[in-house]
Amino acid sequence: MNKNLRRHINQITPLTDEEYTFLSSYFSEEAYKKKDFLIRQGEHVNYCYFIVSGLLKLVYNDENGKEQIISFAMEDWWESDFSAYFTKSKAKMSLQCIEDTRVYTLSLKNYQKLIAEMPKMACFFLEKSNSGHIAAQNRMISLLSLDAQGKYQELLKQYPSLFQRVPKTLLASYLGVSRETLSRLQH
Amino acid sequence: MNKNLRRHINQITPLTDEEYTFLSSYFSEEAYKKKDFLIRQGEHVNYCYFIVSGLLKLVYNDENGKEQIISFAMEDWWESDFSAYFTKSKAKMSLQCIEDTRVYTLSLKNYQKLIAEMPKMACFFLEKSNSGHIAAQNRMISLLSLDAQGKYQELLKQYPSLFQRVPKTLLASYLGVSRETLSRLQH
DNA sequence: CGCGCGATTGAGTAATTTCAAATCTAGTGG
DNA sequence: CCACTAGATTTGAAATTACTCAATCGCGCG
Repeated sequence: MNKNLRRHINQITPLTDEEYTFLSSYFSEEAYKKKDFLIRQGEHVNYCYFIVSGLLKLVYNDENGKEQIISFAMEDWWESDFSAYFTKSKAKMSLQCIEDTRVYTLSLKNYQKLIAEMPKMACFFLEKSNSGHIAAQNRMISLLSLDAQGKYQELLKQYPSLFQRVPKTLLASYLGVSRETLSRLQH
Repeated sequence: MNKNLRRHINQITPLTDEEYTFLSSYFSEEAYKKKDFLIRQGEHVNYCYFIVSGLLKLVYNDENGKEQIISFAMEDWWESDFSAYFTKSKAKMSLQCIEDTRVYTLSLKNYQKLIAEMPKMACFFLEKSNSGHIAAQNRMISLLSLDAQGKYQELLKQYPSLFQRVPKTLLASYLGVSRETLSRLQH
């Protein structure tokens, strides 16, 4: 198992070698190709994922057949349809690779064992969840208070790397504007 | 100290009397009047709040002087400008009473002691944070994929009680729609 | 009674979407 | 290496949605 996950957890709570070995046994590693689905809307969600490398999109397909990008997920991020994951219900969203991607998977059972057996990890996940919540709230603020132009600038400032990695169509979907509008903003 | 908080925590992790007494000592109770501020944009955020009774709005004032409602907070909810709270920085949002409100306050120091000393409470907050994150994501989906009409219906379905308790102007701000537009939807 | 806040209505305007067509680009197989 | 194709981007014009501004209405409360 590579070192990304350990480095990532260490940023919040240092782990001993033994602890890390123990923790590792709860995860397994998987590799996916571009366009592969990790989660399909309507199916059950067995894992949450720690992303070692690559890039994914978390999308919601609305009743008009339009794809809304809820979130991009990249290196060192945790992603899943958490609602479906925690409640063992069917996914409302899909999680799909934009690039070839390597992840560590964590089943709900293992997640629960982990936080029960290692209080440190409960704190770790708590901190991650808090930042996720805060990030979602910030995104809401920009969706509510900015026009297309402003949202574009904000995204450019926050994730400049995305502009190299993904087609503009996807950025438009993330911002909640049509690709034509996005295109017209860029002069 | 009244029983709301204990009942609320018990829904997730049962507490013994001793545990609850211990925990209680970390909180203090406060009462506010309609229009009082618990948090003011630009000032430091010393507490997060458990709401015993009443109703509040968490708002962001954008650069055009418009007030965006990020969230309503009611009985049994936890609320704060969590970003400023956790990072000890200045509030980006205000938290203000819509009705007279009673809360329990929790300082950051006490929060940290609590999760360090009572692993149960780390799990409790983890679960709360997860649901907060999920709720924020659901709101994003509706902001992105629905038009004014759809957002209105959604809100009506999810929080019918709000329609009795708050002026339509505030609902409009929550939905990201002008009050005139909201008014025109209701026939 | 009259004030003030909230809700409504109308008319004109601005922003964004939709539909359609043209252009550009990167990757594939021959 | 070239031609071809699918996907991505750009552009134009019309249609739609929601916004702004302004005026009016309604109601509860002092």
